[in-house]
Amino acid sequence: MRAAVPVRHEEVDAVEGRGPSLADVAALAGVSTQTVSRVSMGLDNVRPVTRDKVLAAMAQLGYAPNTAARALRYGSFRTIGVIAHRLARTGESRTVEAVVEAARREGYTVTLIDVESPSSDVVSAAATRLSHQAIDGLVIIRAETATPDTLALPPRLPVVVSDSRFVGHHPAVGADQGDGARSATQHLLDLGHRTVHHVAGPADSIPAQLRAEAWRDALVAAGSPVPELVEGDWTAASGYDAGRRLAADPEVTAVFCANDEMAAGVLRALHEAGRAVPGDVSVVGFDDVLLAGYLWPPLTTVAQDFDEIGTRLVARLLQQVRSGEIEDDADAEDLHEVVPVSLLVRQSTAPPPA
Amino acid sequence: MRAAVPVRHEEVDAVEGRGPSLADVAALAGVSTQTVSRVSMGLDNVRPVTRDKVLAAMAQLGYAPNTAARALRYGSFRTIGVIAHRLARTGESRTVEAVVEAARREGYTVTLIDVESPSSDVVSAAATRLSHQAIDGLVIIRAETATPDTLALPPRLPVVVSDSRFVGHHPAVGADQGDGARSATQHLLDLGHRTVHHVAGPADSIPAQLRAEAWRDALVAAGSPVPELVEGDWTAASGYDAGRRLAADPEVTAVFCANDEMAAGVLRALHEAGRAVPGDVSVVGFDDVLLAGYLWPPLTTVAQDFDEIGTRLVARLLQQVRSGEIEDDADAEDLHEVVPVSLLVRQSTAPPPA
DNA sequence: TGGCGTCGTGTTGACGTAAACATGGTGACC
DNA sequence: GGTCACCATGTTTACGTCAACACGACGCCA
Repeated sequence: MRAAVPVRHEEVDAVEGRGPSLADVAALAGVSTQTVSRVSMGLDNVRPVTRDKVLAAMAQLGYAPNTAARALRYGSFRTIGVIAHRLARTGESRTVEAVVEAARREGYTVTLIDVESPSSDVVSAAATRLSHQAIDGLVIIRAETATPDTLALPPRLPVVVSDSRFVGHHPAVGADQGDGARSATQHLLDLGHRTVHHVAGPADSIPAQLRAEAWRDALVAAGSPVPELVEGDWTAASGYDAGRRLAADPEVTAVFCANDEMAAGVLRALHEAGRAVPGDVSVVGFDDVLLAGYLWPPLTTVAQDFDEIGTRLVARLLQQVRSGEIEDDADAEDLHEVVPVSLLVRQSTAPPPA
Repeated sequence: MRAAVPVRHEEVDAVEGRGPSLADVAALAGVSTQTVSRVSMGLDNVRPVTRDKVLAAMAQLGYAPNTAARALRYGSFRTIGVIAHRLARTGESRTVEAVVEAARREGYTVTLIDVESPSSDVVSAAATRLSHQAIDGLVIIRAETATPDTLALPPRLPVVVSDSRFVGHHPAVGADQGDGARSATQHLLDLGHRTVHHVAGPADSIPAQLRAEAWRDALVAAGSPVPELVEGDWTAASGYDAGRRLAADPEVTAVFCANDEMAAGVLRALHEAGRAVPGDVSVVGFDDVLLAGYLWPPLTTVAQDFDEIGTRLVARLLQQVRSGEIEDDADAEDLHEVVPVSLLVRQSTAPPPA
């Protein structure tokens, strides 16, 4: 077995740095570039004989159309940008997957940026970077931090957002956070718990705020005492810390966690403290991540319809892209689509101990 | 609050369908396009007065450089394509995240395609679609199915692969599957288990094959009997099914699962069957997904260094992109980089019951 | 004072594609 | 038998950017 021999471009046919162009194919086939272009686009006003010559030349040279040139010509890349927050670390990767799939169905590709911090300036920088790449529109998934400054976006760039504080400034599609948190809390109250504790997401996160508010409202509406909430940072580790504190308090019989990762942490802490779930303490999560049904016990949680959210986000965005109209700013309230959630009752919830 | 008023392009300054170009800025600033270009690129051979005029004009028009034109000029998009398999559903999303981040550090953006099936033709189609988009290189993550036909790829496109059957055909970077499976199995044997059962991934998956082989080898080397393996499909549900069968067999005291999702399913099945973990049965996973440490009991597993893999994949790819040399084909064996894995011993493993 | 670098800026052309228009040959119809 | 329509194909041009070169003005030194 001989050593690996790199293939240099120059050795491949008569082409330098880039691949063969229409002109190369045309020269080889003995026709004009325009004819090659017609074949390449699949138009039918080319004689079969000519077409075959061209196709043969294309095959011989390994021709592939140059997207940059096409995009320059057409003014569009059929590509949308997605800004996501910690792709692998949250339930949001489901949304990303759904957006990618929905875009594919529409003939669009997705360019992805994963921001490690959801602050405005980081997101703005990412958006700028993306707009310097080739995108026709932008999807922002969960840009958090409730600081009041606006997002600096390239002008004329269609944008939709999900679960972000930019809801109200741009068209948005999101799960019904409030309804989810409310029904989770109500479910626990209905089981007979005197009150429900809450492990919340970070204070600067909009979804975390919405979930916490709805939890509080549900308790108040039921006339239940409102315990102090415990703040986490969405990670299982922070849920574990919160769980250890809650486990130490024998009064605690029901915990609603703002996401499933933190719920997993709470479960572990309760197990370690010897408190039975759901015998002594009931736990509810949010998101229905993949493993939620395989935690121990299987976790009761609020399921978001990520596919639907992704599909609608893309539909909303492409509607702007195609019409050339940009919906934005102050009056975008009725542009906020809310996708229903559903409570999945599994085995981590039960009536409180007698 | 008035109704939302869409902003049409035509109403914005003197621009039609697309955004303003160098020429528009140049006209407004009273200079040549070349001068605007120089300012746009941040070159310093422009008088401050002129530069300010240009910057003002840019701001007024909301100028953003046209990437298509730049890419056409330079022959590069500074974008790499990534083909991944079921983004949100496997540990591989960590690799994707790492690739995205590594690419960002190098000034590249990532265009993502998520294939729902890892078969050759689907991956080929995705690659073609991507190459029609604008990419300088391609990363294929876990393209499975061991059918012997080769991947039809656009010529002259640099490619690297991870955990796929195309290892050997293209430069590759992957975790040391064999070593991981071997040490997981050995760990259980060292604890005193007579043998170790295996819940494998699908038979057409290369990583699944590698893990199963190493498991078998370790048993044989230790003189332990080799039980029949149970085949899953990477999902927690399939792990649960496998776990129910294993739980019914009192001989089973140690299970090595080919990934953490299936291990979670096995854990649940064991809990339901009333078999204590790790008291009666020890369980080991593979991947160290985010929740692995918060399953009950916290899962002993093989941690892959996804960040390192992502970084090296990108480095390998860009090396080809930049040199213009494409490494491929038969002799790529020594182009296979193996990243070490580490066994994370948590609390799901213990000596067998007395 | 003349030649020569240097600096700031303008002009030309090329990247690859495809729309718009031009051309030339064929057949049909009156 | 002449006009006209139509078809396949070729030619020109523009998309936006930037490298390469051109050019004029200024200053320096001989």
